[in-house]
Amino acid sequence: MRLTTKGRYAVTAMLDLALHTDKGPVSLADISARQGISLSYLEQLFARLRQCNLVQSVRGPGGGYRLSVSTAQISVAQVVDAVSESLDATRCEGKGNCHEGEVCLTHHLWENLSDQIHRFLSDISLADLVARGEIQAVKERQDSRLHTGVRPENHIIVSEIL
Amino acid sequence: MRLTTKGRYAVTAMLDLALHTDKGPVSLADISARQGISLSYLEQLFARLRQCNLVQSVRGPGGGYRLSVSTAQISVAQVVDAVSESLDATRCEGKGNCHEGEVCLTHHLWENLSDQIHRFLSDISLADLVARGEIQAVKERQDSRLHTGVRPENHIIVSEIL
DNA sequence: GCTATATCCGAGCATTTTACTCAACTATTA
DNA sequence: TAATAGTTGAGTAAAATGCTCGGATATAGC
Repeated sequence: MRLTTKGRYAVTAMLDLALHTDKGPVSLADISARQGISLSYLEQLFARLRQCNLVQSVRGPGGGYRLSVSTAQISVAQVVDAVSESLDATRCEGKGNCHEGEVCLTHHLWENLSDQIHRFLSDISLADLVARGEIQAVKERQDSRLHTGVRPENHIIVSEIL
Repeated sequence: MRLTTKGRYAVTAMLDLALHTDKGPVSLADISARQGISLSYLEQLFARLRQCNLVQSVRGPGGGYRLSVSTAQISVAQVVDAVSESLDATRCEGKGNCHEGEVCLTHHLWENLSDQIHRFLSDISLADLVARGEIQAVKERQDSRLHTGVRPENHIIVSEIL
């Protein structure tokens, strides 16, 4: 399990998707504009997320991505794992380069720690993140903007599709 | 806070150091031989660890590195932070590229998550890792080897220095 | 059917990071 | 004085990051 800016981008994008998914599919162009991530990079990330069955795509105009399952069922760990392809190549896979089993044990120990981190992030769902106070403030601001008829830039309202 | 193989190397090396530190300074050559990490790379890692005051160096023959403080006082987070130089450059540092404060909030949220991970790893000390069952088995094997007069390869006993 | 929208898909590419080598220098011990 | 071992810096191949560009495919609305 690796934790880099790549995973951060993925979590941010998925969070954006979670916030706007109730109004129909969200296009990558929207996420790109809102989150400042390049469209092509998002395409690559979402290709992985789709392969891991975290999101579903809707092609054509008004299309985009939606979550495959509810926000409560998607953990941060799943998102990070989806884009990091951690082969976790422990350099002592049965080979003889582990002197007296010592190296293997240290690696084992690290995997142990890695598992703990993984379990920790598995307990945090997108729903948990969305439920936070800061994000709620944004959501409400967006809702009120919808009520007054003002539409967010670069965001096509596709509620008529649903 | 980033979590890559670099941090993994650092934790592994520090763990090796923690296991052998009671017998005097541990040379990087020893760690290199035991853990299969190149000497030059270890030098770079320990330069950082020294700057962060996690280890102290002893120059000259029989020298090496020892922990600056006890294993209970060094957390995994400290070790990872020492080598990852996470500038954590949030791309919206007061600049105007955050549309309507929304991007900033998402970044804020990620930092929030990042803090949680950091706090989690801060609670795991080297002593905690050493106390694990698997590593205890290695320690005891090494201890018994010392009792029978057999010395680990590449490891100079410097107990007379202490 | 045509067009605009959007996902898909692959190639390529500049930059950074990783993990390492090599070389020289300094401090310390015996 | 010789051997050890940290210290420093330069360089480097390979990988990962974070994109661009070009095109293909699917679909909604006209």
